[in-house]
Amino acid sequence: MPDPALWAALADPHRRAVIALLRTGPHTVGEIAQECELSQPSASKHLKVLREAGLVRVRQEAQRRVHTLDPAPLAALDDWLAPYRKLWGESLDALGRRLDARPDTTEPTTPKD
Amino acid sequence: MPDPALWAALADPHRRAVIALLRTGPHTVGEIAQECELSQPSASKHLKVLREAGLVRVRQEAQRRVHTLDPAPLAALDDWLAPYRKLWGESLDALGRRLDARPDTTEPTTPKD
DNA sequence: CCTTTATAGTCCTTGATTGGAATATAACTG
DNA sequence: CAGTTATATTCCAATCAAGGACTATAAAGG
Repeated sequence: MPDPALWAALADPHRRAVIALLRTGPHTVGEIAQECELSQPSASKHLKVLREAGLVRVRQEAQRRVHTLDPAPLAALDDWLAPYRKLWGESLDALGRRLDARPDTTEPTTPKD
Repeated sequence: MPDPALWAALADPHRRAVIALLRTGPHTVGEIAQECELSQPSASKHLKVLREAGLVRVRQEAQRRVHTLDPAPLAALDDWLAPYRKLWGESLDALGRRLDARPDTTEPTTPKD
């Protein structure tokens, strides 16, 4: 049951790049902009979205704003994934059976011969 | 490294509802529309997005199109999550230390007295 | 064939998102 | 206080996603 804002935040590839970068440790806005090849305003805006999704925390150090990743929302995503996980895990055979029942994606029901 | 289309597909709450429904088994477009409170055209369109993201397979039965969930892309999402998982898992203490170093989110560096 | 049922596609409008450019703010420095 | 550095915000144009209404297609049935 992740916050809808989390999904929206992760929908953008730039933002995913940002949190991937933050996985390596805290970074300032400037560093993030440079590493992710974003303009400074763009970086600021994306970070705002990430902050509002709870993915990122900010701490002020002099004029800089150091951003750190907060993985809690990702844990929520992990929970969301849980019920699906069993579909490709243990009972992969059951799924296989379901999918194998499909004659073809685009053909009519009748066999092709 | 999930397909960008996967993130986009999951970003919509209606589509998440659809795949949650499909977790319970195959469904026709009409059923999906009704259960998820979508108009028929809307359901068709959302299903198209899910299909293009590889999350859903379709099989034709007479005039109906029976949709089944394909969890493979979700497994990719699971993989994507892997490097983050350690952040709230084992070394949760290390993260705690990082976050505790933060004086406050909005205050200046100098103590308030 | 004509009709019914089930679904897909098109057109249009609307609201949200994104990026760029320029500006504003805020904190340190001399 | 003036200047500099770091970041945020605002404004704007362009693109995009989503819903509604309508139409089109496709299969089945009489």
